[in-house]
Amino acid sequence: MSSQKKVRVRFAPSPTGGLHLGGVRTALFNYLFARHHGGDFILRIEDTDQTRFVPGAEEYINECLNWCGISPDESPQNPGAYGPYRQSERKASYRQFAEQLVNDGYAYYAFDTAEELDQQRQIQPNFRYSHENRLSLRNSLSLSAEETARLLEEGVAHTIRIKMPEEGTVSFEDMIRGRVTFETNLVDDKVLLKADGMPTYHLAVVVDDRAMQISHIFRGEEWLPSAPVHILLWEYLGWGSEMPSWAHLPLILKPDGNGKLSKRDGDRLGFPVYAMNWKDPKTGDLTKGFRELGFLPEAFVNMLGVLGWNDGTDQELFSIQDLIDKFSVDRISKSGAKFDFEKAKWFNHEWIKRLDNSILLPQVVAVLASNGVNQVDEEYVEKVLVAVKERMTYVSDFWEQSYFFFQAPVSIDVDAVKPKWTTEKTAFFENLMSDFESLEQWDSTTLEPFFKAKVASSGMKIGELMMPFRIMLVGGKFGPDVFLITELLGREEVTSRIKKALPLF
RNA sequence: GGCCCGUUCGUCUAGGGGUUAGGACGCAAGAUUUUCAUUCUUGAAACAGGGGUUCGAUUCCCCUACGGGCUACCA
Repeated sequence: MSSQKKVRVRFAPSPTGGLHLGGVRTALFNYLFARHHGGDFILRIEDTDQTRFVPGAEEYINECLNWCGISPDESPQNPGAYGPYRQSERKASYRQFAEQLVNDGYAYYAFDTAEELDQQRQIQPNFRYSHENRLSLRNSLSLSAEETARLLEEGVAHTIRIKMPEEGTVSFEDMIRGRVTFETNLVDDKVLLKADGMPTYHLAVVVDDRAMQISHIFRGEEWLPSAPVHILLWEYLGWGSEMPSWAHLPLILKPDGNGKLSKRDGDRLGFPVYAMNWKDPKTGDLTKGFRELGFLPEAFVNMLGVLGWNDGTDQELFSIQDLIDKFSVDRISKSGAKFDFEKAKWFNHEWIKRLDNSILLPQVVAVLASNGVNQVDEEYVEKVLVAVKERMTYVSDFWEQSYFFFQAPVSIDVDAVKPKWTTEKTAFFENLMSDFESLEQWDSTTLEPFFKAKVASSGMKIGELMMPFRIMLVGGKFGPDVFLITELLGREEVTSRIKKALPLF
């Protein structure tokens, strides 16, 4: 890599539906690297696989990235050259490069059908299309030039395959792993251009990354085994000197057992694996997302950013800007990380506590609206938010933690109070209601001593009356400080709730 | 099977030739909160194994084991 070269990275999802943790993290690391170096971050869409393509998935991906605050650049200064690339829109160019490779002797036409090859694999479980057997298969290497020309002219379906060298090694410097070396004779002759004229990933990424002037590639470790094919392609196409730097990110693994985290694990283990809800338009299946569960994008990005990366200190909480400022490739770990949902929740809890109320408020108002509480006084909601925010793990917890601030409790935990109830207590609360009327100040610092003094003069114990009071106000043994609740609810509402609850005991 | 990558508390990780191997999540105990949660304090908890190299290895090298990835006309 020359230091003069502008940093430009890309995220290349395939629009097959959903965007899982690994995908978002790949996007994030690309983004962080680009921003850290003042470079570009652009999108490339792998949409030529018709069998897996799902309508709406591209919009979904964009929305996810936008929610995370890592939207790709539009590159308005030169959209033709650097804008979002779509494989489907660049079909012609791939064929041209594939044919160039054939002409230069780096690739060849192969006429074997998929069925024939499947059959071969049945017979030989370890079948690979490679230098060992390519002369005995039907391709432009084994066939005469005339025969090949005839088949091509007749329009016989064919693929173009890379001709891997029989000897030698391909090695490259991975930014995370250091030097990685492969024996070329052990890599098979990958298909570059499919019979339907569409490129495979191998050809398409290389051609597009060159066209997009990509300087650094961050992708999942699952791509490591095909790196030699890509590197050879850069060289065979004559672009060796422009080749980007590579980084293969460690995988995100299942929390239990082994293997890559997959969509199914979410259903099985009870947590989301997608950034946002994804509804498959074909099957109608809904896969849950972190956003809808009540995760803050700040927490989500923070959690992903430190899964496989750290800044070398004990810091765990990073804003996206912190992440950008401190990001460095050599602090990315080499080994896969099991995803820990408990820790993810902790990140969200911390971010709810530290995020400014002005950011939380609209989200919390939305939570209220989805529970049928509209027309709220934002100032009041903010006070409630301050009272309950440290008790929330998800934004959506706001309702569960605070519904009694917005509506009288639907059920009252009578059993917790009734067995020990006395007429003395009834008298106390009736008395309390009338005393409330004459109270000049209505805030928790006044209410608490006032209440306690009244209890003292009644001769009863504070604990005997505090819990019933709480239960009358919120319906059960939970919630923030009872005098804070009393203050926020206001004199009228408190009196009304006592009045309503008293006959139940 | 072959190839490639990896291996520090249960999990995410820091560290790095001589350390009481540090932090965080989770877990346990205690304190605070006359509720529940929060918060605070404390605690239990790790260098996969075997060979080298070395005065000394968890750290460097090799082997083994284990884990993961890939091995499609998917990405």
